Amino acid sequence: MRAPRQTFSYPYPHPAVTTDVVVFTIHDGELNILLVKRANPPFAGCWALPGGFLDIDEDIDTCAARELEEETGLGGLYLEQLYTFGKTQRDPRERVISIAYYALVPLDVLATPHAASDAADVGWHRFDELPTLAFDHADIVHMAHQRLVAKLDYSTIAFAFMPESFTLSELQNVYEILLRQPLDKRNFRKRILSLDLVEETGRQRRNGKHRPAREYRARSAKRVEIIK
Amino acid sequence: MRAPRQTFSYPYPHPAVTTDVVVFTIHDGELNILLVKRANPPFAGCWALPGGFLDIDEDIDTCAARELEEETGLGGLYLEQLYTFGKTQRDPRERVISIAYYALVPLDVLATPHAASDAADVGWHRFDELPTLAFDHADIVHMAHQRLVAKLDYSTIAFAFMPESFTLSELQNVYEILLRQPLDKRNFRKRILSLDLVEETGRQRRNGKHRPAREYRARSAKRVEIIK
DNA sequence: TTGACAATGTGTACATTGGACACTATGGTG
DNA sequence: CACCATAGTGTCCAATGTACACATTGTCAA
Repeated sequence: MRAPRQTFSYPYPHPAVTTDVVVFTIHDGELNILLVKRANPPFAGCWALPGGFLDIDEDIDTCAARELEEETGLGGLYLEQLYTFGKTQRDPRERVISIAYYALVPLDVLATPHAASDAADVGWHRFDELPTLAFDHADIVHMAHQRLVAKLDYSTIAFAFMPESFTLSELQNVYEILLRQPLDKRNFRKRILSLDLVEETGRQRRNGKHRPAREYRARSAKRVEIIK
Repeated sequence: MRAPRQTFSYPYPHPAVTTDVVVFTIHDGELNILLVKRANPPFAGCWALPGGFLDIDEDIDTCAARELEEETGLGGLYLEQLYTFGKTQRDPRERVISIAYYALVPLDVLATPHAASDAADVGWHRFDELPTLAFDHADIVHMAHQRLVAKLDYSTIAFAFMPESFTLSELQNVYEILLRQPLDKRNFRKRILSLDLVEETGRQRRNGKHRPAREYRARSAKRVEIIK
């Protein structure tokens, strides 16, 4: 909630600063992102990224985490600054600089979005079938996806999608969804195991009427590392 | 130059927004960056990155390019957004968000810095012996260097340091300086040539009392590409 | 003119990595 | 106990990366 009637004056014009967050998760084998339907102009009724204005005494990362938590009710997610967007005409009201972030929600977390006061609706959307987005948010989403896919190759970022414990098939499935291509099971397991990124929990996972799978956990959970 | 007496008012407090640029070049076999000595508080007399306030109707990239040109007199340099820094206490005067960029100046370009009006001095500093920097500029420099070195591996960014034409030894030298390690000449040449990134100009370069070197140019000059 | 100098330019052998590929193991279920 | 569905496993070949040494060429000075 922002302050009441009062004004803040500066000897030079200042832009407004917001953070916007691209929240990724995987539902039913598909990559999804969280969108908010705008209640007010500009772009009223249009879908947009969750985000909002930076409080004047709030760190940027904190602002993004706060927006994220307000929309999803979730904290402790992987959150990384992406890029800062600031074309002069990107917001028709005033000059707005948007510091974009992206976040990853683990598979098992039931993230039920909460519509904020200025939102008419909020929900998950399949990445492949996104509606038209407000402002330059399509550019932001595009860059976030590129960054995410690039990071699969040289970091442990995929673990940010995983629950505390998981099977190698589940992990492979996440890679396949993000890379949009099937991977060879043996090569995948060879690579993951040789990188020493996971350890067995010792338990098994019984999923259906078939052989149970070994359960693993990330060796450095909650820490995205650069590899190779 | 910013406007005179007049004030700009907003219903909510707005931070100030600046761009700061880490300008890299190579002189005498050493990596150097451009610093400005501050004439005014805060940090008066302290070295800082060149940069300045974003004009309200100016794109962010344009602002960074303008600051860069004001300090070096150079245009058309490679310039890339790095990260946005905005800790609440990073500037003691008011809340300042700094959108950091980095730029690369080719070897042959005689970049003679011009002290701006608010600078007491300006000049190149060896990256290995940087003075204490104002604000959080040491963090910015550190991140810029990391990004630069990382990009050597998977992009053609090194060519942004090269003149229009160059020898393979000169190119190898740039890699060695940035990576801080000697490279094998045959392997280096094999890799560069097999990637098909350069072509011979047909001319030769006579440098000293020894065999002349073939001159090459980048096949896609002025375009940093992602490779592999 | 020729010999010393200083940097250019070139190829091979080995180790490592990455990719293709098919069958057995195990628990659930009817 | 037979069938089903997914888990789990190893080898061969290709491509890539790395270590390594000597002949070539123009300059310069004796």
